[in-house]
Amino acid sequence: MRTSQFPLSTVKETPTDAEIASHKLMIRAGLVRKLAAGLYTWLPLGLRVLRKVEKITREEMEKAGALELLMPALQPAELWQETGRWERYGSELARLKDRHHRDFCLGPTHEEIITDLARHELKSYKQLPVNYYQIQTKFRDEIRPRFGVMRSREFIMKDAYSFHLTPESLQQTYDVMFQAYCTIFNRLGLKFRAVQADSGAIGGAISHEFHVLADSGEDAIAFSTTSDYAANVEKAEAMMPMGERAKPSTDKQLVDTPNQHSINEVSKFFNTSSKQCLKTLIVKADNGGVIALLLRGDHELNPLKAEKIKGIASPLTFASDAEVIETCGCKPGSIGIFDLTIPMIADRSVTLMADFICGANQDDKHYQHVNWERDITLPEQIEDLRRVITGDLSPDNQGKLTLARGIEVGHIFQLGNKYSQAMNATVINESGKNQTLIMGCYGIGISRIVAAAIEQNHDDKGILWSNALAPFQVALCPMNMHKSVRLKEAAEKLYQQLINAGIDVLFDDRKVRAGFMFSDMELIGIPHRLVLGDRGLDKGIVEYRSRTAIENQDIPLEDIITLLKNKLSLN
RNA sequence: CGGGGCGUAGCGCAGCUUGGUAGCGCACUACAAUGGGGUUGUAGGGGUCGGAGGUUCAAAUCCUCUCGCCCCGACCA
Repeated sequence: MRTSQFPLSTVKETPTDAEIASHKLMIRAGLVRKLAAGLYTWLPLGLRVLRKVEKITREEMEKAGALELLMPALQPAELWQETGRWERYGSELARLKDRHHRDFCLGPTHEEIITDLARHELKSYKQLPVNYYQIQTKFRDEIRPRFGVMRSREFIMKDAYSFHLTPESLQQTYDVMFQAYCTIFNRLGLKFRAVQADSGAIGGAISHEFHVLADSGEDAIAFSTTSDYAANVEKAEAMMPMGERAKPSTDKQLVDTPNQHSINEVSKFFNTSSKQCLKTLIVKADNGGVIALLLRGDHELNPLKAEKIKGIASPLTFASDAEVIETCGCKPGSIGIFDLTIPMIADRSVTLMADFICGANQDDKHYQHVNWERDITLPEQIEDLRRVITGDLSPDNQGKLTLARGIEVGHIFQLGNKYSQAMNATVINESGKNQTLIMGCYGIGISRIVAAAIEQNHDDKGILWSNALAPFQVALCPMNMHKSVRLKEAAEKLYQQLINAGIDVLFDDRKVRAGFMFSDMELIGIPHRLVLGDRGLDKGIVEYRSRTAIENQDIPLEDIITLLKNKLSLN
């Protein structure tokens, strides 16, 4: 490709609304342009990268035995009503009506559609197992789209759905997909980590996420320093702490704490650490009442864990101030555990607290030196309620947890019969009886990967593409070609040789100065650069530089194709 | 959904307080010089000032409504 026929849309200025490196660079390098909040046009340069991600994904899915199909983005409400997700999915589901006033949605995912297909097309156990996949546009009306294509309202996803007769068969395909995902992310040149995950809105039991490690990631992942345990923080279990509860030291005491409400304020007021404070959160119960959740002051509630506990309303909802006053006798900020008539659930770490501080259920009063058993019995229900923090015991009892940020680029689930049962998708088994299908589903955020790759690989000059992802593998930059017929001929010849060698080359045949050319090529991240000039021609050499190198290498013209083929593993 | 901010040329912004008919940088076009790290000069084109309504002799500027975009929040307990 020639730059004269492939306009680069690079810009010098950093867009003000872009916060993270990948978003800024995708705009600056001319990969995408914003149409509206969370909606992006892929320019020719960006699309080349997107297609490369698709290609690698497709190749590995085929190798793993999956079959490509293509389902509609526009989907009838009836199918979503069958599984109950028409209501449950909430306002993230983009709904619309057709001209006959029938309800439709733009698919955020395709479980309903594929299950409908399966119940019509799959009749016998002999057709199993089968794994269908597609690469297609998804729609999610995000609360807050941000970070460019990282969290957008319309995006490209690879989604696969497998159907099985037995859990063992599902496990087998799940393992194959797990491996395929690792291969894909390795081929893409990404530093990633597979972690145990919560299955969220999609549902199911076993689930893993694949995270590209980056500080700007929206997810927190926890992993053990000594074992291969890794989990999304949402999922990571906070273990029962070791050790025994300390003995009480001083008698319980009621203290005036005017205007001291937050844990921070209270712990400062008592000149102690937040660990010595008990946090009492009032949340709604599923029967219309409220429930008190007890946490150590320095710990944060994990809503996902809480809403799974029997009796607690899902999604987790905090009680209103009015409800707090009615049930606790005080405003939020002074809630405690004494004289409460509502159910209490304590986090595991709370059981070890001693001589702690808690609200007194009277405005602007707290108790200090509170102790379990001596002053009040420990709640009967002890649960894992909190988010893990760095230094927590790893749930596999090996080492301690560290937290890191990640960008979720893949997620695989064992769905079981959640959708097949709701939609009555069955096959005839060996005994001639109907048997409900067992399902798995496997997603990769194709467009998000492009952003994630940049997030992980860039410098102050621009993007650093891997050979696999680069929109062009080699940039051919002639110096002042318009002034030298000899140079023009040599450049054209080299260009042809590169094409013939099967190399993706971008020939910068613009009449621009060297620095301008170089800056553009570096910004858009072409991994290999060739500079051809009259001086070099005299010596029969071309200058080669890798995007990550600081210095040029002089390479004899006749050797350059071989060198590049080696660099690109094209032999 | 709640709070805050911003909409002026393709992009980034100034002008608004104190109303007088729109400007800067980048980009773009032409010409010239330059010619191995975003070079320089000269000339030029391009704007319903987000939209609607109002006040006024006069509105980018003041008022009302509206649309869009961005950020923050949804853990004071």
